[in-house]
Amino acid sequence: MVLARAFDAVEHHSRASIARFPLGTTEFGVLEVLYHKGELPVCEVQRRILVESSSTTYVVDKLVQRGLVRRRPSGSDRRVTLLALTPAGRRLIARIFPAHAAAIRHAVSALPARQQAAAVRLLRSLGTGAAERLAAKEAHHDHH
Amino acid sequence: MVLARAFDAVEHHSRASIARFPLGTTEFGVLEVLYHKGELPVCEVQRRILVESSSTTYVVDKLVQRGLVRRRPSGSDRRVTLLALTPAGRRLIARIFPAHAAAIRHAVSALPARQQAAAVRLLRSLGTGAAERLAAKEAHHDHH
DNA sequence: CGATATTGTCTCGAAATCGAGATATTAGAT
DNA sequence: ATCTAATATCTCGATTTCGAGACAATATCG
Repeated sequence: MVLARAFDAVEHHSRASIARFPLGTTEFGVLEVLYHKGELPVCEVQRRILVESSSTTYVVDKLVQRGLVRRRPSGSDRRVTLLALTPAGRRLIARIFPAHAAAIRHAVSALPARQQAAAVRLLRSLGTGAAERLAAKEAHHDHH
Repeated sequence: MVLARAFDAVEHHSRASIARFPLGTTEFGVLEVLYHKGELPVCEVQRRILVESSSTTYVVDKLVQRGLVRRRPSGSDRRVTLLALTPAGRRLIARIFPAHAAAIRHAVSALPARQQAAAVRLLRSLGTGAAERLAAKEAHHDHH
Protein backbone atom coordinates (compact mmCIF):
# COMPACT_ATOMS: atom_id res chain seq x y z
CA MET A 1 0.00 0.00 0.00
CA VAL A 2 2.73 2.46 0.91
CA LEU A 3 4.54 1.65 -2.31
CA ALA A 4 1.36 2.14 -4.31
CA ARG A 5 0.63 5.47 -2.66
CA ALA A 6 4.13 6.79 -3.19
CA PHE A 7 4.09 5.76 -6.82
CA ASP A 8 0.64 7.23 -7.35
CA ALA A 9 1.60 10.58 -5.87
CA VAL A 10 4.74 10.88 -7.96
CA GLU A 11 2.88 9.71 -11.03
CA HIS A 12 0.32 12.45 -10.52
CA HIS A 13 3.12 14.98 -10.61
CA SER A 14 4.44 13.37 -13.75
CA ARG A 15 1.05 13.37 -15.47
CA ALA A 16 0.41 16.97 -14.50
CA SER A 17 3.82 17.97 -15.80
CA ILE A 18 3.36 16.19 -19.11
CA ALA A 19 -0.16 17.55 -19.49
CA ARG A 20 1.40 20.97 -20.04
CA PHE A 21 2.40 19.67 -23.46
CA PRO A 22 0.32 17.96 -26.14
CA LEU A 23 1.43 14.46 -25.11
CA GLY A 24 0.14 11.53 -23.11
CA THR A 25 2.27 9.85 -20.47
CA THR A 26 3.05 6.90 -22.70
CA GLU A 27 3.82 9.07 -25.70
CA PHE A 28 6.21 11.07 -23.57
CA GLY A 29 7.83 7.84 -22.44
CA VAL A 30 8.53 6.76 -26.00
CA LEU A 31 10.02 10.10 -26.98
CA GLU A 32 12.08 10.25 -23.83
CA VAL A 33 13.66 6.83 -24.22
CA LEU A 34 14.49 7.47 -27.87
CA TYR A 35 15.94 10.83 -26.91
CA HIS A 36 18.27 9.34 -24.35
CA LYS A 37 19.10 6.00 -25.93
CA GLY A 38 18.93 6.74 -29.63
CA GLU A 39 17.47 4.37 -32.19
CA LEU A 40 15.92 1.28 -30.59
CA PRO A 41 13.80 -1.73 -31.58
CA VAL A 42 10.14 -1.55 -30.65
CA CYS A 43 10.51 -4.37 -28.12
CA GLU A 44 13.27 -2.50 -26.35
CA VAL A 45 11.14 0.62 -26.06
CA GLN A 46 8.29 -1.52 -24.81
CA ARG A 47 10.42 -3.02 -22.06
CA ARG A 48 11.58 0.37 -20.92
CA ILE A 49 8.24 2.13 -20.76
CA LEU A 50 6.47 -0.77 -19.04
CA VAL A 51 3.36 -1.21 -21.16
CA GLU A 52 2.21 -4.13 -23.27
CA SER A 53 3.42 -4.46 -26.82
CA SER A 54 0.06 -3.77 -28.41
CA SER A 55 -0.09 -0.44 -26.60
CA THR A 56 3.38 0.40 -27.83
CA THR A 57 2.32 -0.25 -31.41
CA TYR A 58 -0.69 2.01 -30.96
CA VAL A 59 1.28 4.85 -29.42
CA VAL A 60 4.05 4.63 -31.99
CA ASP A 61 1.44 4.76 -34.75
CA LYS A 62 0.19 8.05 -33.39
CA LEU A 63 3.66 9.50 -33.00
CA VAL A 64 4.55 8.49 -36.55
CA GLN A 65 1.39 10.11 -37.86
CA ARG A 66 2.34 13.28 -36.05
CA GLY A 67 5.79 13.19 -37.58
CA LEU A 68 7.64 12.87 -34.28
CA VAL A 69 9.00 9.35 -34.73
CA ARG A 70 9.96 7.23 -37.72
CA ARG A 71 10.10 3.47 -38.22
CA ARG A 72 12.89 1.74 -40.11
CA PRO A 73 13.43 -1.96 -40.74
CA SER A 74 16.50 -3.44 -39.14
CA GLY A 75 19.03 -4.86 -41.55
CA SER A 76 20.28 -7.62 -39.29
CA ASP A 77 17.00 -9.04 -38.00
CA ARG A 78 14.09 -8.76 -40.35
CA ARG A 79 11.58 -9.18 -37.53
CA VAL A 80 12.56 -5.96 -35.82
CA THR A 81 11.71 -2.43 -36.76
CA LEU A 82 13.82 0.31 -35.31
CA LEU A 83 12.36 3.51 -33.92
CA ALA A 84 14.04 6.88 -33.90
CA LEU A 85 13.08 10.49 -33.38
CA THR A 86 12.54 12.71 -36.38
CA PRO A 87 14.08 16.19 -36.18
CA ALA A 88 10.67 17.52 -35.11
CA GLY A 89 10.43 14.87 -32.40
CA ARG A 90 13.89 15.66 -31.18
CA ARG A 91 13.15 19.35 -31.02
CA LEU A 92 9.96 18.70 -29.05
CA ILE A 93 11.43 16.38 -26.44
CA ALA A 94 14.59 18.49 -26.09
CA ARG A 95 12.39 21.45 -25.31
CA ILE A 96 10.11 19.82 -22.75
CA PHE A 97 12.32 17.27 -21.03
CA PRO A 98 14.19 19.68 -18.76
CA ALA A 99 10.94 21.10 -17.40
CA HIS A 100 9.64 17.62 -16.77
CA ALA A 101 12.80 16.52 -15.00
CA ALA A 102 12.53 19.55 -12.77
CA ALA A 103 8.93 18.67 -11.92
CA ILE A 104 9.93 15.16 -10.91
CA ARG A 105 12.83 16.41 -8.85
CA HIS A 106 10.40 18.69 -7.08
CA ALA A 107 7.93 15.85 -6.57
CA VAL A 108 10.48 13.71 -4.73
CA SER A 109 12.16 16.55 -2.89
CA ALA A 110 10.42 15.70 0.36
CA LEU A 111 13.31 13.28 0.78
CA PRO A 112 16.76 14.83 1.17
CA ALA A 113 19.38 13.59 -1.27
CA ARG A 114 20.85 11.06 1.12
CA GLN A 115 17.49 9.44 1.77
CA GLN A 116 16.64 9.50 -1.92
CA ALA A 117 19.76 7.46 -2.53
CA ALA A 118 18.81 5.04 0.22
CA ALA A 119 15.30 4.68 -1.23
CA VAL A 120 16.72 4.01 -4.66
CA ARG A 121 18.92 1.22 -3.30
CA LEU A 122 16.04 -0.41 -1.47
CA LEU A 123 13.64 -0.06 -4.37
CA ARG A 124 16.14 -1.45 -6.79
CA SER A 125 16.51 -4.60 -4.68
CA LEU A 126 12.80 -4.81 -4.23
CA GLY A 127 12.10 -4.40 -7.92
CA THR A 128 14.68 -6.81 -9.25
CA GLY A 129 13.81 -9.34 -6.55
CA ALA A 130 10.13 -9.20 -7.35
CA ALA A 131 10.86 -9.43 -11.08
CA GLU A 132 12.99 -12.51 -10.54
CA ARG A 133 10.27 -14.15 -8.53
CA LEU A 134 7.84 -13.42 -11.35
CA ALA A 135 10.14 -15.02 -13.91
CA ALA A 136 10.66 -18.03 -11.66
CA LYS A 137 6.94 -18.47 -11.24
CA GLU A 138 6.34 -18.39 -14.99
CA ALA A 139 9.11 -20.89 -15.61
CA HIS A 140 7.62 -23.20 -13.02
CA HIS A 141 4.19 -22.82 -14.56
CA ASP A 142 5.45 -23.43 -18.10
CA HIS A 143 7.37 -26.44 -16.92
CA HIS A 144 4.15 -28.07 -15.89
CA MET B 1 12.25 5.12 -12.80
CA VAL B 2 13.34 2.87 -9.98
CA LEU B 3 10.12 3.60 -8.13
CA ALA B 4 8.08 2.84 -11.23
CA ARG B 5 9.90 -0.43 -11.81
CA ALA B 6 9.52 -1.60 -8.25
CA PHE B 7 5.85 -0.76 -8.25
CA ASP B 8 5.33 -2.44 -11.60
CA ALA B 9 7.01 -5.65 -10.50
CA VAL B 10 4.99 -5.88 -7.30
CA GLU B 11 1.83 -5.00 -9.15
CA HIS B 12 2.43 -7.83 -11.58
CA HIS B 13 2.53 -10.20 -8.64
CA SER B 14 -0.67 -8.68 -7.35
CA ARG B 15 -2.42 -8.95 -10.69
CA ALA B 16 -1.30 -12.53 -11.17
CA SER B 17 -2.49 -13.41 -7.70
CA ILE B 18 -5.90 -11.81 -8.19
CA ALA B 19 -6.25 -13.36 -11.64
CA ARG B 20 -6.62 -16.72 -9.91
CA PHE B 21 -10.08 -15.52 -8.92
CA PRO B 22 -12.84 -14.00 -11.06
CA LEU B 23 -11.96 -10.43 -10.11
CA GLY B 24 -10.09 -7.48 -11.57
CA THR B 25 -7.52 -5.58 -9.56
CA THR B 26 -9.86 -2.69 -8.89
CA GLU B 27 -12.76 -4.96 -7.99
CA PHE B 28 -10.51 -6.74 -5.52
CA GLY B 29 -9.53 -3.38 -4.06
CA VAL B 30 -13.13 -2.45 -3.36
CA LEU B 31 -13.94 -5.74 -1.70
CA GLU B 32 -10.76 -5.64 0.32
CA VAL B 33 -11.30 -2.17 1.71
CA LEU B 34 -14.90 -2.94 2.64
CA TYR B 35 -13.77 -6.18 4.23
CA HIS B 36 -11.27 -4.47 6.47
CA LYS B 37 -13.00 -1.17 7.15
CA GLY B 38 -16.66 -2.10 7.06
CA GLU B 39 -19.34 0.09 5.51
CA LEU B 40 -17.89 3.18 3.81
CA PRO B 41 -19.03 6.05 1.57
CA VAL B 42 -18.15 5.72 -2.09
CA CYS B 43 -15.76 8.66 -1.90
CA GLU B 44 -13.86 7.01 0.92
CA VAL B 45 -13.46 3.81 -1.07
CA GLN B 46 -12.34 5.87 -4.03
CA ARG B 47 -9.63 7.61 -2.03
CA ARG B 48 -8.32 4.34 -0.73
CA ILE B 49 -8.12 2.42 -3.99
CA LEU B 50 -6.58 5.30 -5.92
CA VAL B 51 -8.75 5.52 -9.01
CA GLU B 52 -11.02 8.27 -10.27
CA SER B 53 -14.58 8.51 -9.05
CA SER B 54 -16.13 7.55 -12.37
CA SER B 55 -14.17 4.32 -12.37
CA THR B 56 -15.31 3.62 -8.85
CA THR B 57 -18.93 4.01 -9.89
CA TYR B 58 -18.36 1.61 -12.78
CA VAL B 59 -16.67 -1.02 -10.66
CA VAL B 60 -19.24 -0.79 -7.89
CA ASP B 61 -22.01 -1.19 -10.46
CA LYS B 62 -20.50 -4.47 -11.55
CA LEU B 63 -20.02 -5.71 -8.02
CA VAL B 64 -23.60 -4.83 -7.14
CA GLN B 65 -24.85 -6.67 -10.22
CA ARG B 66 -22.89 -9.72 -9.13
CA GLY B 67 -24.41 -9.53 -5.67
CA LEU B 68 -21.11 -8.95 -3.88
CA VAL B 69 -21.72 -5.39 -2.67
CA ARG B 70 -24.79 -3.35 -1.80
CA ARG B 71 -25.48 0.38 -1.83
CA ARG B 72 -27.41 2.15 0.89
CA PRO B 73 -28.21 5.86 1.27
CA SER B 74 -26.61 7.52 4.27
CA GLY B 75 -29.03 8.93 6.81
CA SER B 76 -26.89 11.83 7.92
CA ASP B 77 -25.75 13.19 4.56
CA ARG B 78 -28.11 12.71 1.67
CA ARG B 79 -25.31 13.16 -0.86
CA VAL B 80 -23.48 10.05 0.17
CA THR B 81 -24.28 6.43 -0.49
CA LEU B 82 -22.68 3.83 1.70
CA LEU B 83 -21.16 0.64 0.38
CA ALA B 84 -20.96 -2.65 2.21
CA LEU B 85 -20.28 -6.29 1.42
CA THR B 86 -23.17 -8.67 1.04
CA PRO B 87 -22.80 -12.04 2.73
CA ALA B 88 -21.69 -13.49 -0.61
CA GLY B 89 -19.12 -10.74 -1.02
CA ARG B 90 -17.82 -11.30 2.47
CA ARG B 91 -17.49 -15.02 1.88
CA LEU B 92 -15.59 -14.43 -1.35
CA ILE B 93 -13.09 -11.93 -0.01
CA ALA B 94 -12.59 -13.86 3.22
CA ARG B 95 -11.70 -16.88 1.16
CA ILE B 96 -9.24 -15.24 -1.23
CA PHE B 97 -7.62 -12.51 0.84
CA PRO B 98 -5.21 -14.71 2.79
CA ALA B 99 -3.82 -16.24 -0.41
CA HIS B 100 -3.39 -12.79 -1.89
CA ALA B 101 -1.63 -11.44 1.18
CA ALA B 102 0.75 -14.37 1.03
CA ALA B 103 1.49 -13.64 -2.63
CA ILE B 104 2.34 -10.04 -1.83
CA ARG B 105 4.53 -11.01 1.09
CA HIS B 106 6.37 -13.33 -1.27
CA ALA B 107 6.67 -10.60 -3.89
CA VAL B 108 8.45 -8.25 -1.49
CA SER B 109 10.47 -10.89 0.30
CA ALA B 110 13.63 -9.98 -1.57
CA LEU B 111 14.00 -7.38 1.16
CA PRO B 112 14.54 -8.72 4.68
CA ALA B 113 12.10 -7.47 7.30
CA ARG B 114 14.39 -4.75 8.57
CA GLN B 115 14.88 -3.27 5.11
CA GLN B 116 11.18 -3.57 4.36
CA ALA B 117 10.54 -1.41 7.40
CA ALA B 118 13.14 1.11 6.24
CA ALA B 119 11.59 1.19 2.77
CA VAL B 120 8.16 1.77 4.24
CA ARG B 121 9.43 4.73 6.26
CA LEU B 122 11.10 6.30 3.24
CA LEU B 123 8.18 5.68 0.92
CA ARG B 124 5.74 7.08 3.41
CA SER B 125 7.68 10.34 3.58
CA LEU B 126 8.03 10.38 -0.17
CA GLY B 127 4.35 9.73 -0.75
CA THR B 128 2.96 12.21 1.72
CA GLY B 129 5.50 14.81 0.65
CA ALA B 130 4.62 14.43 -2.99
CA ALA B 131 0.91 14.50 -2.19
CA GLU B 132 1.33 17.73 -0.23
CA ARG B 133 3.19 19.31 -3.09
CA LEU B 134 0.35 18.30 -5.39
CA ALA B 135 -2.24 19.88 -3.13
CA ALA B 136 -0.14 23.01 -2.83
CA LYS B 137 0.16 23.29 -6.59
CA GLU B 138 -3.57 22.99 -7.08
CA ALA B 139 -4.25 25.58 -4.39
CA HIS B 140 -1.83 27.95 -6.05
CA HIS B 141 -3.43 27.35 -9.42
CA ASP B 142 -6.94 27.89 -8.06
CA HIS B 143 -5.86 31.03 -6.31
CA HIS B 144 -4.97 32.58 -9.61
C1' DC C 1 19.39 -30.59 -41.66
C1' DG C 2 14.74 -30.38 -39.80
C1' DA C 3 11.45 -29.98 -36.26
C1' DT C 4 10.20 -27.14 -32.55
C1' DA C 5 10.33 -23.25 -29.67
C1' DT C 6 11.03 -18.50 -29.16
C1' DT C 7 10.89 -13.83 -30.45
C1' DG C 8 9.26 -9.36 -32.58
C1' DT C 9 5.60 -6.87 -34.47
C1' DC C 10 1.09 -6.02 -35.53
C1' DT C 11 -4.29 -6.51 -35.81
C1' DC C 12 -8.51 -6.75 -33.79
C1' DG C 13 -11.96 -6.53 -30.52
C1' DA C 14 -12.93 -5.98 -25.50
C1' DA C 15 -12.19 -3.96 -21.17
C1' DA C 16 -10.77 -0.46 -17.93
C1' DT C 17 -9.99 4.18 -17.02
C1' DC C 18 -10.39 8.83 -17.48
C1' DG C 19 -12.31 13.82 -17.97
C1' DA C 20 -15.86 16.93 -18.20
C1' DG C 21 -19.93 18.04 -16.72
C1' DA C 22 -24.91 17.30 -14.60
C1' DT C 23 -27.36 17.15 -10.42
C1' DA C 24 -28.19 17.26 -5.65
C1' DT C 25 -26.72 18.36 -1.08
C1' DT C 26 -24.21 20.58 2.48
C1' DA C 27 -21.13 24.14 4.47
C1' DG C 28 -19.54 28.74 4.84
C1' DA C 29 -19.69 33.68 4.41
C1' DT C 30 -21.65 38.08 4.31
C1' DA D 1 -31.50 34.40 4.88
C1' DT D 2 -29.24 34.23 0.73
C1' DC D 3 -25.45 33.58 -2.09
C1' DT D 4 -21.38 31.12 -3.13
C1' DA D 5 -18.21 27.50 -2.78
C1' DA D 6 -17.30 22.83 -1.88
C1' DT D 7 -18.51 17.98 -1.84
C1' DA D 8 -20.63 13.46 -3.35
C1' DT D 9 -22.25 10.66 -6.84
C1' DC D 10 -23.30 9.51 -11.30
C1' DT D 11 -23.62 9.71 -16.68
C1' DC D 12 -21.67 9.87 -21.01
C1' DG D 13 -18.32 9.83 -24.55
C1' DA D 14 -13.53 9.36 -25.63
C1' DT D 15 -9.07 7.58 -24.82
C1' DT D 16 -5.98 4.29 -23.36
C1' DT D 17 -4.67 -0.15 -22.37
C1' DC D 18 -4.93 -4.79 -22.50
C1' DG D 19 -5.25 -9.91 -24.22
C1' DA D 20 -5.39 -13.29 -27.55
C1' DG D 21 -3.84 -14.57 -31.51
C1' DA D 22 -1.74 -14.07 -36.54
C1' DC D 23 2.26 -14.05 -38.91
C1' DA D 24 7.04 -13.89 -40.14
C1' DA D 25 11.78 -14.51 -38.81
C1' DT D 26 15.26 -16.46 -35.99
C1' DA D 27 17.26 -19.54 -32.53
C1' DT D 28 17.92 -24.10 -30.58
C1' DC D 29 18.50 -28.84 -30.22
C1' DG D 30 18.35 -33.41 -31.51
